[in-house]
Amino acid sequence: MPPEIPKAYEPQEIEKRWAQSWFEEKLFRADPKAAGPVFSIALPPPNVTGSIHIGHMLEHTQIDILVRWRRMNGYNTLWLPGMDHAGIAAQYVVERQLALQNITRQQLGREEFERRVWKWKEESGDTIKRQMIRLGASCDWTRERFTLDPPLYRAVLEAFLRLYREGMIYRARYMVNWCPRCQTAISDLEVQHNERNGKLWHIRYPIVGSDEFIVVATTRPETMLGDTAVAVHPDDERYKHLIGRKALLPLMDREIPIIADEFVDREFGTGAVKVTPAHDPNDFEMGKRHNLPQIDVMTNDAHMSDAAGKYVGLDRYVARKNIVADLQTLDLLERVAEHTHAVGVCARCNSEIEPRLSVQWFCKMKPLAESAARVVRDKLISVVPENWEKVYLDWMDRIYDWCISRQLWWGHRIPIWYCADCNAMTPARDSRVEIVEGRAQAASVPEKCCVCGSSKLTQETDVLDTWFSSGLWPFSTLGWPDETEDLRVYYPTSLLISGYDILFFWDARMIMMGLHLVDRAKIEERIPFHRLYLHSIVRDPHGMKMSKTRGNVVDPLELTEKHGTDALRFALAVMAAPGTDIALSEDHILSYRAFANKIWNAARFLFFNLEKIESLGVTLEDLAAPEIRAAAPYKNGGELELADRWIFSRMATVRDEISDAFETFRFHEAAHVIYHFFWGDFCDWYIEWVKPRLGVAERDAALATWRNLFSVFEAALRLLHPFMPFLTEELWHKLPQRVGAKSIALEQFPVARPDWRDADAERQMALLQEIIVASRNLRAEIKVDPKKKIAAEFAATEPAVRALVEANLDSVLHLATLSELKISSGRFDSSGGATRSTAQFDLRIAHSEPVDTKAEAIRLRKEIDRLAKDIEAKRTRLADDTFRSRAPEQVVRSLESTLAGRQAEHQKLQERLKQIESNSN
RNA sequence: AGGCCCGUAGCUCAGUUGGUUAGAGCGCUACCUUGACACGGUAGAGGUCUGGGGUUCGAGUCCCCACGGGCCUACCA
Repeated sequence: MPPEIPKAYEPQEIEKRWAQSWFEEKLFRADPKAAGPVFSIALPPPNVTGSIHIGHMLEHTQIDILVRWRRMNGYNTLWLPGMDHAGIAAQYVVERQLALQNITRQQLGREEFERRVWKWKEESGDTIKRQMIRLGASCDWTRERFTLDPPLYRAVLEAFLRLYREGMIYRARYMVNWCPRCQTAISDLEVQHNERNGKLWHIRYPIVGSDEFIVVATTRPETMLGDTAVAVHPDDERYKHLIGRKALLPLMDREIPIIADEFVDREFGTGAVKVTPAHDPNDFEMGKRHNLPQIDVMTNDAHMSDAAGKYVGLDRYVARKNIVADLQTLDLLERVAEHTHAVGVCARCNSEIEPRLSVQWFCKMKPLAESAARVVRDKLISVVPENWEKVYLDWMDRIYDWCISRQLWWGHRIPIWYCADCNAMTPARDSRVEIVEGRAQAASVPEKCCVCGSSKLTQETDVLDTWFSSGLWPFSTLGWPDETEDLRVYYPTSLLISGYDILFFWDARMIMMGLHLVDRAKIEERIPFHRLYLHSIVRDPHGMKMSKTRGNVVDPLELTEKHGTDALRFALAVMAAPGTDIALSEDHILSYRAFANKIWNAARFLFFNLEKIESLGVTLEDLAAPEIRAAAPYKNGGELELADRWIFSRMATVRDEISDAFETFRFHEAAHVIYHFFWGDFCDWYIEWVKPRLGVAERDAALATWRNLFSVFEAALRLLHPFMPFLTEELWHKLPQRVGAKSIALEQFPVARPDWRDADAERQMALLQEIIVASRNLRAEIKVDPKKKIAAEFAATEPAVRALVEANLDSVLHLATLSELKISSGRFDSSGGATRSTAQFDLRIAHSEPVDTKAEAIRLRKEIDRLAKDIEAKRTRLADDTFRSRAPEQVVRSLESTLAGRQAEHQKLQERLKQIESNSN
């Protein structure tokens, strides 16, 4: 069997095969009736705007690691996948495609446009699903959800109408962020602020009935057409005499009042500010305070409106240019200053946002935010990394109402109807709307106006902000508003893993919505998740944010094809230290591809050698004894070998370290631990250590050796499985299997075995390793042919040390490539060969060739120097009474014993140095 | 403007309550094609933790300041 296993691990075929099999077998289907504690997690639904990117990959890797780990620990595990319709984002993608054919959505009409987006959704959704399957995400695809599907629409209706009836949702004319390209309102969170170099125009407004001017400073001269006042600070001596008088608005020849308002900053600009209530949030507020008219001088697409006088029809930037030029001509432009300021742009399409008055739907946030803040403050939801908790709470404290309506075509249409006869909205706030399952949309269409009874009803054309439906995700996907079995069992979910960039958009809103809408008595049963882990952002190798425009995006599928999913997953895990962003380069992945290859080859070695023992009459089935699964050390008759005690002890430690790390999202730590255990402890030491034993003819001894070797290997595969699901699945199936065993993913994660911890074995092994390394080191130094077995001498004053070496002589000889090791008591006097000394032993290799004494002397001096400094520092510390009295005794003790060791070593090295110096003279 | 994070080996980064000689991967040097693995093995070089001050018996780890880099939130026209 072994020869056909390729020498290098080739993941491509293997991964595809298992990915397909897991999916088809519905291996990760959750059963609410299954035993065990519940671990449930909802996939942050990817937007149907294309395909999986590396950020998704990181997120899914982290989720998958924890999900697989919990599943293997016997949890009733659900990872529910799905996708988000991503209102504005998806609509924008399709609009861009249409633009390539010079078609606008208006030309297509709403119905046809929606059809196109659905088509796009199918494609994109399929791609994403295929990719996730290929990348090994162990989610339950039988429960896949999409935010626009009927059951979820039902949840949206229920949520909207409930909030509406409660007065939490209202309609109002208000200042919103308007994207002139998308032609919709967007929420404050969807506005990005970019620093830009702009100008500050100083414009003279003539005072009516005087030849005086008042000079205002503005970054947006085109909005002056809508000015309805000029404001100054009430205590500003420069302008006090003008308060209450009128200014003549240039270009429009409109008289506007000069008002006093504390909002005005005397230090900024000229201390006089033009007030445009329809085009600036501050001016809007000021306008309300002073009862100013609101003149909207722009259209939906940011051209000048009828109210803009002779500038009507001009694009806003053209209008700006013309207005500045006209002011110049009229000698009303006092000066132009350079000015950097933050310009709001649409997060989707990058167009400059126009603050604008319009009638929109809003959701009251204060009451929701209060309880959402409380559950975090009370630790009902724990936030990791912790510093995000503060960010979250700050935001909750300063929250204001959420504009939930969008003038888009792709999304959940707001379930409100307007009456053509009486203008009333149906349903009425106090009405009860019955929603019939399966016919949610149809059933909720009212037949007549709730006020006048007219049947001339038109539905609101606006749709809901996409985050409105996302906010219901953890419970809408489980069947809410019905108290389904899934909802009962899997809600609240155990954990949310999301990027910190959507903490406010999504995480916070799920908390608010869950608390408010899920009907359960106890608050801790209404929260959407118990823990919130915010993962880092993947950046390019230079730490830059990946973006399509920068051209530095990496395609996870491409990387996967090249190096294997497991390698990429492991690389992501290793770099996923909480709270730090990840700079991903291909080199990283290569390191872990090498690791996968290492595992593969360790397996090859084991399988390859099976032949040898088969000739002993030991069969695969013998190795399949329960010990393998329980991973218990196997004794051949009496005592366990030191190396066996050691590797099992290490494994017990490693298992616990990995578990602890997973509990606290320290993926990098868990990955490091298993990496070094497998490569360092298992491959470099354990396998090499037992190699000579493998040829032993005696059946029981051979069996013991092989069983232990396989036990450790098999357990290591299970430890590795959450990180590298494909490779471990493949190798695990090559091992002897219990009948009916389907997948390593359904096997048990190694259990805690404190009884395997063996401090003696670890200490002894460490000492033997030190001896072996010292020997190799000497050999390298005197340039002995690496393959040549040579004789060495060993001296130690401690009888126990000598006994230890004696007892493990064969292994030491083998690993140090020695023909013999003469053991004696006492210590060497640093002559007669190359010597290495430590506090506990001396090792000497006789050799006639003169060693490079100069290099050796340099090395020794350096080492002696370092030791001397260290000893000095420790002596001083120990001589300090305050230290002795204040530091814990344990610290003092260990310092003392370390000092003794250092001193012994120091002395030995000095003797060696003297020796060398006298020899060379 | 406020807040957050980062600055540790040539590079990319770890370093959980402060406590022995600060770690890893890549890269580098020397030797090794040894039947698991050159995506390998063995041995080695290389940081005093951005700078300054403080708290402490003891600080990469806590506090303050400075410098450098990044991010988020913000209604100063």
